[in-house]
Amino acid sequence: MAKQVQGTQSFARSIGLLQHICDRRNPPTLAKLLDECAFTRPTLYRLLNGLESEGLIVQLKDKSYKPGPRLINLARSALAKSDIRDRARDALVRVREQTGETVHLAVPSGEGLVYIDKIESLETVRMNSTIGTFVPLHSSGVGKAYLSALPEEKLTVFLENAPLEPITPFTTTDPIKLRAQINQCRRQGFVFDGQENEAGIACFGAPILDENAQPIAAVSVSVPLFRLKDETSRYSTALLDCVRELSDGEFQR
Amino acid sequence: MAKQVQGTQSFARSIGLLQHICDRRNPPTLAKLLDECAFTRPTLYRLLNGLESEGLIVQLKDKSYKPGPRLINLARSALAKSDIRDRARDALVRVREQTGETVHLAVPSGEGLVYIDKIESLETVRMNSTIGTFVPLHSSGVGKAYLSALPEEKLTVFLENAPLEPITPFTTTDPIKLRAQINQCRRQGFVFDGQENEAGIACFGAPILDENAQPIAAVSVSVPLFRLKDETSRYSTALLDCVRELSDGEFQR
DNA sequence: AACAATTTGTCCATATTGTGGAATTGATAA
DNA sequence: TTATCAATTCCACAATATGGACAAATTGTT
Repeated sequence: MAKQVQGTQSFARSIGLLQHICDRRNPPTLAKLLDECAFTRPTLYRLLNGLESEGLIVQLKDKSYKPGPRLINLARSALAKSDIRDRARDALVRVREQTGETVHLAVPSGEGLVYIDKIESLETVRMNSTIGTFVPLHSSGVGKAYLSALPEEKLTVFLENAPLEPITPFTTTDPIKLRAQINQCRRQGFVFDGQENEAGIACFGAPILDENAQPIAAVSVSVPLFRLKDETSRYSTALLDCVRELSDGEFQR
Repeated sequence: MAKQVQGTQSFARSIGLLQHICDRRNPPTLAKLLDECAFTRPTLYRLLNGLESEGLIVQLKDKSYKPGPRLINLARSALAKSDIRDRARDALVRVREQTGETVHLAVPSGEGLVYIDKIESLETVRMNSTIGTFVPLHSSGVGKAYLSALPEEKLTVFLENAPLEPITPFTTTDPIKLRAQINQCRRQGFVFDGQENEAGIACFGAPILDENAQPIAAVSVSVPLFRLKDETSRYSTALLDCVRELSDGEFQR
């Protein structure tokens, strides 16, 4: 992980435990966590209490724990303070109008990206369906787009070290092939993702750059395979217009 | 705050700092936080680093800190695992259809409630506008509804200790008056909130009870004053139908 | 460009906090 | 009621966080 300045180990453990509880499909009990987490009983007990008394987890009647509502409150602040989200909104809506398909905005978080906005076809009602979803760098449209805008050095480090786990049967797990896709993205400005992150879904992704040409976010258009048009320029043009507008400085390409 | 089992003080401090950063209007720098937070420089520095290396905050180019995208990822888990949210959804939509007004669902968090779902008029486009918002118990429709379903003993403790800060000029800050409103809510099953939490907005709130008649959530209908109908039964009936359906066990009233 | 001022980042001895084995309490089932 | 299993508490000890003082970096000024 990141630097770690000494003096934050116990905090990191608590957050790790929180993440574990969030990642589990079902709320775990202390006993289950004891198996899964390499903590001793009293330590785990105290960590859970710390998380609970902060409202980050809540204990159910069966003594199991699930993520608490305070997380939703904190996340609201994070969304509200995301300037790229505000800035991008109109442009994203335009992409949706031009393509008719779902548009995502993602920013880097940890080893991957997190969707912070989604514009989808008007029929869909359920909110938040994917905002907050974590996506790997190597398997998603936004991820590969982000990678393609990274300085050569960082990209090399990534390609040499990342596990490139298969997310679907179509995920690119070969660093050489991934590199080729990224190079292509660098030439044409956008990347194609054919069911690599989700079966049945193709994706077009492009990065948003800051004034130093560093990637700060990425946009994608997701298309169900059966609806995918032959002329992909329909998608890529809208996408490129969007990221050009949102990127600072001259866009040399 | 809650119990605190010893062994979690440093964690609580980190989360307190995170909350402070989330609550600030603008991203603070280390220097500003040093003024505001009663931490020494090295401590603050380490706490910030701990938060940052976990992705809970991110450092901007001007060295200031704002909430990070990982919070959004964690909150997604929390929303996804909220069974009351799933269970309530259809009923909430029905209330919106019957009243034409915005409907909120809130669950307890810390000293108040947090909105975990919102159904609003179809015209409104912007998502997430209020999901995640914290509301005090004494000034909101959902808050007073929740209070009204609390066991007498807990309610007394609350009324004796809570500061009852004015949120708007209309907020009820007198415990006696608040008690009267709550008693009325106990009789009729819902509570009225006239601009007490937000100027220009009236609210009808009602609690959702579990099988032991304990409140687990609350629903409200928010109506802009200028649109408020004279016959309030229009709102209360829809609301009462909704919470009856969502509450377990017999609803003695 | 050099200097000053302000802010961020680091070190290390020390005090505080968290740790975990073991005992206790509480809950559930027989 | 008793047995059984899990949750909770205790306390001496070890590991971690603390903060005064210092160093480095960044920014603004002449």
